[in-house]
Amino acid sequence: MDKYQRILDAAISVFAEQGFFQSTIAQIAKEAGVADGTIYLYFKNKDDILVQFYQYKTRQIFERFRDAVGQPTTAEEKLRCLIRVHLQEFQKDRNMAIVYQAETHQNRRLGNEQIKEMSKMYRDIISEVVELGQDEGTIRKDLYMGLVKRFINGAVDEVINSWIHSGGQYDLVTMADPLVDLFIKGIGGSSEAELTD
Amino acid sequence: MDKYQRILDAAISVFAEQGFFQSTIAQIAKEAGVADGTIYLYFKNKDDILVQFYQYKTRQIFERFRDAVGQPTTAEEKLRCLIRVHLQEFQKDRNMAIVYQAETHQNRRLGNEQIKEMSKMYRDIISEVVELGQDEGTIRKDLYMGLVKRFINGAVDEVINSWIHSGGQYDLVTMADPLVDLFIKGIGGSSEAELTD
Amino acid sequence: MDKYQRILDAAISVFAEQGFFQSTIAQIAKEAGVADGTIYLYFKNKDDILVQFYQYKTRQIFERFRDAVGQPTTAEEKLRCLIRVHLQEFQKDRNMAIVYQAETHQNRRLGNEQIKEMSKMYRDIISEVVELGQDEGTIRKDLYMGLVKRFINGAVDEVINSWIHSGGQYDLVTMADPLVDLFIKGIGGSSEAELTD
Amino acid sequence: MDKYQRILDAAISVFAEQGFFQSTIAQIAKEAGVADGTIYLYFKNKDDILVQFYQYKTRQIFERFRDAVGQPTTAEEKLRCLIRVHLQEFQKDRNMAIVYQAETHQNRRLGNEQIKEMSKMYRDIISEVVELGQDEGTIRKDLYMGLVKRFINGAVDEVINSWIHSGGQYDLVTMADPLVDLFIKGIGGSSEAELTD
DNA sequence: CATGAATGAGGGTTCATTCAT
DNA sequence: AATGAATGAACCCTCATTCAT
Repeated sequence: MDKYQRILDAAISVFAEQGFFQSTIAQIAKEAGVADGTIYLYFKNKDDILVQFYQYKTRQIFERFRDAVGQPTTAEEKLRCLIRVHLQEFQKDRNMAIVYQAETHQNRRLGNEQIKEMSKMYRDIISEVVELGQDEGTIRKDLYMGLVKRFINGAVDEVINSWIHSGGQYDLVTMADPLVDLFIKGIGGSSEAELTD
Repeated sequence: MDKYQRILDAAISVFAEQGFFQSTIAQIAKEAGVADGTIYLYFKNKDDILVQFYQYKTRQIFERFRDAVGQPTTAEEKLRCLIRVHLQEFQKDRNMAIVYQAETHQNRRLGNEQIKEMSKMYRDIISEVVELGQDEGTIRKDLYMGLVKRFINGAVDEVINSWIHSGGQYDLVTMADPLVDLFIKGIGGSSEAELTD
Repeated sequence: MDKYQRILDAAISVFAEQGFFQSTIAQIAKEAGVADGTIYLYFKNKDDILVQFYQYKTRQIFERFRDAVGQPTTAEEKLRCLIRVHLQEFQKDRNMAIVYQAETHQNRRLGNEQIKEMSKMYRDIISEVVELGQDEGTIRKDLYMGLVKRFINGAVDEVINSWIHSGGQYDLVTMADPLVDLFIKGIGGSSEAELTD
Repeated sequence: MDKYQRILDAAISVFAEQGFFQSTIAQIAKEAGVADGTIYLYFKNKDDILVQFYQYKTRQIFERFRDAVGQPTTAEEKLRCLIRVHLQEFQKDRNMAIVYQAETHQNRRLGNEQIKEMSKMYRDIISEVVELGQDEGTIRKDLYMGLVKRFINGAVDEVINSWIHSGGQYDLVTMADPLVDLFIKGIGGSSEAELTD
């Protein structure tokens, strides 16, 4: 593998293990099997590693999200597919998941703009899908879109978080269908219950 | 005000502004209007400030959550009340909200156990409410409880996060009712809704 | 006991346990059962405690040394008595012994003058005794007095040191007679001794 | 010179000047002509400098002591040689002498074990020599060996101490022969001496 | 390109000393 | 006289970054 990738992977691994601030360049260099100074041939500084992680590594994931919603035709299928791919990708690369979740919930940080943009991109996808559903008639129209986006984004994030904190011991992807079910139908009583209303 | 409180408030304020690791004892001391050394009369070390923040400051909030679900009788009202109080408290103390959100999503950190326990407590409340609703017949029985807890917890968290990142410019509490509505009914179109559109 | 003594004793005890620099005013205050600030009513500063220790506590011991050599008449008996009292006094107050031995062998220290003066006083006593012996004809005349003083002083010190490092587990005073024997006769074999063996 | 040596020498020089606890890393670094941080490339921490001083610098001296007693054949010559080399080595490196004397007489200190072991090694040499003398018939058999070792060790130490405190102004090695003379013959009047007087 | 020894600014922490009560 | 909370200077140590090889 090329040295840039080796360093980036090593860094994410170390960040995942210890958190960004508690990780040292020396640790990353050792993990990557290069000298400390070598890292500065590929990255401007320590912060830049995180920035580039966002720029290159997660950008590719969001392309897969785009693909995911591109294939199905109905809104529900698009949403289901998005979430399945989301969980798949994060399950596939646990270190990335850890670093992404941790850094995304930091507030004042470098690469802040990167992260905001990335989250926005994700929520834009959700918006599109939801709007499609509203056009289809499969999704309610009396929704505050800003809230719906957070609602879905947050729930998925927390499911991933739990999986991370559990040590990644169960299959994350199996959560996709039940989760979409909750998004669509909520936890409220079934149609019989509604009929009695 | 009590010096302990002054320091704790100052620390949370500084942590909220810059993040735990980028905050210095000197900054906290200055913000609190005390000497650097004074902090060590009240806290064992820098980490201990965060630990005590969790132990004393947020514990009180969770007691309010308990109160919140104790008053209403129906599950839906309990849930609504819980979320309203949750948003209220976090809106009331924005610094606390920022630090809480940031640290809760860190993985490897001191006070890890504190935080896990706190999150668990919150999700236990949700479990109880949901189970009550299932007994009432107002909440579906075909739910995977572990998932429902994350679903609600995550969505609320993300709503708070968004509010924080927006700079706290809108009224967070108004989100409570629409959010509960989403939890209960989901985003799926009900037949009437579709007809009326 | 008066507070001055309590503090001085506590300080010597703490110094003996941890060494001067690793001892804190707080520890001494706690040991003495007084507040930190109280110490400064009796002592100018931390260093002053050591200085006063030399001035008051050990000065009294050296008066006993004077007494010891004053009573016997022959040089050998004076020497024997001096050393016996020396070992007795140091055995009686082990903390004093530890602090005295440690600080005496420091070079650059406050109270330097105090210590030098004290050691000189001790060696002056030895000089007097040895000179008396030379007059008596019981001690050789072909001696370099400066060396003899160190010879005796050093040997006694090291015997005390060993006792300290052993944890003070044996009776130090029993060393007095064999030690004086070595001073007087040396380790060399006398012809009689060889014949009798 | 090797940077490790430069730092070690600088440290011993500063320790000799000010004592271990009053010396700062900054002073040592300045004396060695390196940056503060550089010291930590060669030593684990401040304490470690002292430990390594004992491990490397003084160990070599004790090898010379071994050589010194190895060459002569009679006990007296061995003892004379040991003490001459001892004084020589300490005279040659005054800073080493100061630090060694000071730290050896501390009680509660790091590297305690190192120091105890070193002192024991020295006294073991003395034991061997004395026992040889007893076999030869040149040294009395009615000796308590534990005391003899302290007697010799302490006297030599104090001679060195005096020389240090005098500012190293006279030739220390000339003390060797008179000192051995005292060890062997003691200060007591010999029968011939008494007769001639 | 790669190295890793060297740097030195910066931060957490300690603790002798003071002083208002 | 006695207290002990408060102070802040000082120090050890870390570690991101540089640069000569």
